[in-house]
Amino acid sequence: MGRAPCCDKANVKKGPWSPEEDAELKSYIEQHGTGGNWIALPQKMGLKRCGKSCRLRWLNYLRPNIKHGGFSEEEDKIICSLYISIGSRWSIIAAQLPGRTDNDIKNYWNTRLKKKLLGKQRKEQHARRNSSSQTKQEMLMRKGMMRENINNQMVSSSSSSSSDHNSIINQNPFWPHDEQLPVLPPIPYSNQEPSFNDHAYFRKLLIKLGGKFSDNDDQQTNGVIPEINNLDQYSLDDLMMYHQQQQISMISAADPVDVLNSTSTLAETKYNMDGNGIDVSTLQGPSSFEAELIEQMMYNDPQKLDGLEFLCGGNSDWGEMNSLILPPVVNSNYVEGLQQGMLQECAFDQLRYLEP
DNA sequence: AACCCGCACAACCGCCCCGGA
DNA sequence: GTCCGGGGCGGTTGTGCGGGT
Repeated sequence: MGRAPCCDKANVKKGPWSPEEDAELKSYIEQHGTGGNWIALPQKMGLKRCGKSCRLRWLNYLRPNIKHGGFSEEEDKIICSLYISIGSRWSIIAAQLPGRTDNDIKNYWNTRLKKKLLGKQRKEQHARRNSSSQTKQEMLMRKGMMRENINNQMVSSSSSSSSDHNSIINQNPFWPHDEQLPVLPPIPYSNQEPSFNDHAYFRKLLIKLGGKFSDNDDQQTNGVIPEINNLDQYSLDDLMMYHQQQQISMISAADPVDVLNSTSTLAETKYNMDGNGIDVSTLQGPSSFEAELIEQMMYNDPQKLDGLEFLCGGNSDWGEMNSLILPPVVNSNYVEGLQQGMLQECAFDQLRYLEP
């Protein structure tokens, strides 16, 4: 049984908004506000539009201070960084770009930015293939950095002890056995337990952080990202806070290479963090963009994927892979950390190309 | 000039979350 | 505690436009 429609579809107009409709809606909202009920709004003002459509039109076009087009390099970087870190949470990304809407950013990403990044990545691949400058030593160094990044990104759930991690590694046939246990980064302060699927929470958090990516805005820490070393002491709120601080530091860094080297972001804190072990049903595979990055990495620099075969090893069904490779005690963060570690490295490589 | 194709973006759809009854 | 409806979100589709053939 389907859900009841929010409006009478037969009696509402669809398609592009006319200037008259725009003017009518804008004028009504400016005079009366939305009344807290978008569904009722078009009826009140006698507009033959779905309430949701009115909401979208207002939010994306009619409300004041909306910017369209003309994304700056800085905005590109912010979008890329946040996409890498939190994925396609367009509303959260939009919250960091004043005057931009989630729809705008989403379109911009899908139509231009994604292609821009992949195009440049391909060029670089081509250049690398034609160049013999990359020595085996360099490759090994990169591999080492990669593993270090991954180690830094590991996080334990409150219920998983270090022996759990050993058990995870032992149970996972793909986990590189010569690796040490993940270093669990400690987090500075504590607060209540948020839901990581809670966009409103995340948005509040971002606003709390000043809504800008700037060193000066980080009042809570006076611009200093604290070191962490005892994860269990900290709540998810703390993890999120830490993550955001990392983001601030990352985005405001002058040199994207420094960004890459300085960030062991807690990407694993992005969502699905329930602290009670893995929830396979909520695990997301890589987006097609991420999948393409993985594919390119396999082609271009397979050593990067050493130990991470499960991310791409011949099995195209992500859900199926998860069920095969994940022991039940593994927190989803653990896996996402792995995914993020690799994707971040690859994507930060690409971020460099955005430098003028 | 006509047609085709790709791109950009506006708008819609369907799902999920959350708050109130 | 459950149900319901509205709000919000991300993914997808539709459409117009411009450039190329």
